[in-house]
Amino acid sequence: MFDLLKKNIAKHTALSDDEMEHFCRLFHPQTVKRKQLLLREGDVCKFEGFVTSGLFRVYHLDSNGSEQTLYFATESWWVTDIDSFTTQRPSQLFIESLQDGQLLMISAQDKEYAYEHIPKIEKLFRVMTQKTHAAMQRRMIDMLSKTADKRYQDFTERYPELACRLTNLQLAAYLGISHEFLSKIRKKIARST
Amino acid sequence: MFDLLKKNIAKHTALSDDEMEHFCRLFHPQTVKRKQLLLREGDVCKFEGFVTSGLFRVYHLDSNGSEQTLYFATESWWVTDIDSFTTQRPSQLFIESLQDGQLLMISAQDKEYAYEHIPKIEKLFRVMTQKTHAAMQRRMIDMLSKTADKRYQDFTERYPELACRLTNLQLAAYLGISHEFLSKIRKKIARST
DNA sequence: CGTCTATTTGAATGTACTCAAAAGCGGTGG
DNA sequence: CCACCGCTTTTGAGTACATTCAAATAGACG
Repeated sequence: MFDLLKKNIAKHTALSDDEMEHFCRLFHPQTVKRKQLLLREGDVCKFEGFVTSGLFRVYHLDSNGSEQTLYFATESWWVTDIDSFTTQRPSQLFIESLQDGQLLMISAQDKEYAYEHIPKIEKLFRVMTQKTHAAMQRRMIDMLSKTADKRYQDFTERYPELACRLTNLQLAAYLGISHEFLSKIRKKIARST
Repeated sequence: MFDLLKKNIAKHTALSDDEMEHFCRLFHPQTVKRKQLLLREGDVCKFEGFVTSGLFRVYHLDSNGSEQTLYFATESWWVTDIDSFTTQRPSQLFIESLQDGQLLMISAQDKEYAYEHIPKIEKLFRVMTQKTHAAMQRRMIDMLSKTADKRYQDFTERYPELACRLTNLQLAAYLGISHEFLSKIRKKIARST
């Protein structure tokens, strides 16, 4: 469980064994059930989580009652509302567990402690946030230029193992389309193969 | 000119006078003309720029020849292709100057030097990237849920001074719509007021 | 003045949404 | 074992949002 975390950290920045141990001791395991909300709109986000099993979605609920999914997080992904977590102001987002699962959680205080006492942790999260942001820029370009059809095909090709764990409703909220229309896209693609 | 930079840095992280001087000495002024390209697709992005005057746009050009604008950068904004700059791999983006202007530029090497020799600089860019990323998440939610109409109105309300410096073509590439449709939106809004 | 670029307009078309209804598909309890 | 429940998916009709293409109009600048 911590092995997965250590492997993930090592992918972004080299830490000494001491630094790694020191940092990892700040995380606490938490098991969650399907449909459990880790965060709801209006709450201050108190945690950053590293997913060791399960599947989560981070989404916004607008005034019409429809949902926009910012991202999914599965094994070895990080999950938090970065805005609320860093500012400690009320969140605009929900975080829901879609399956029974497990996370390693760190609190805002402990992360602040890590920033101050383990210098490389600044670098770690600087690098991770840069990568996440670059990925978001690519997704924005896709949103600006591609039809739902193409975005769906790209998603299923890039994340096949994730796509098959999602319902139409969940995937539609990520693609920014209605689930009915997603159903029609699937039908069209199935016909043409 | 450097005052603007120092003020901007101070907004994100407290640096000592020494650290501030040390860091700012790594920047070099560069003047640019209207329509000048700072970066083109395929190039490796060698700089990160702090805009002291002028206006820039960072955009992608797709295979149909249409443009998607990731963001505009005006006075006190930072401009780079964060992906290409950090990985030193070829860029997918263009950066164009829309007016005569001036930037303070730092090279990848000098920034790396700063990360290694001025610890607070890690924190500075960690914090800045987090804020930029949070803003991008909000824009993504808008893209996923709002019509072009609403996105246009939100943009002009939030960035009135920027909106009036852009052509329809430039703004449309940011909103993800055709410039003809943007023209129709403007007309509709003008009629209804 | 002519040239170049930006904007507007209209018609036809394509993309995606809403609403309503039907069909499919696990579970769970009787 | 089957009937029923809740949830997901599919389907169709009608509508709204947005694009493409072509042409006309308007501004800016040397």
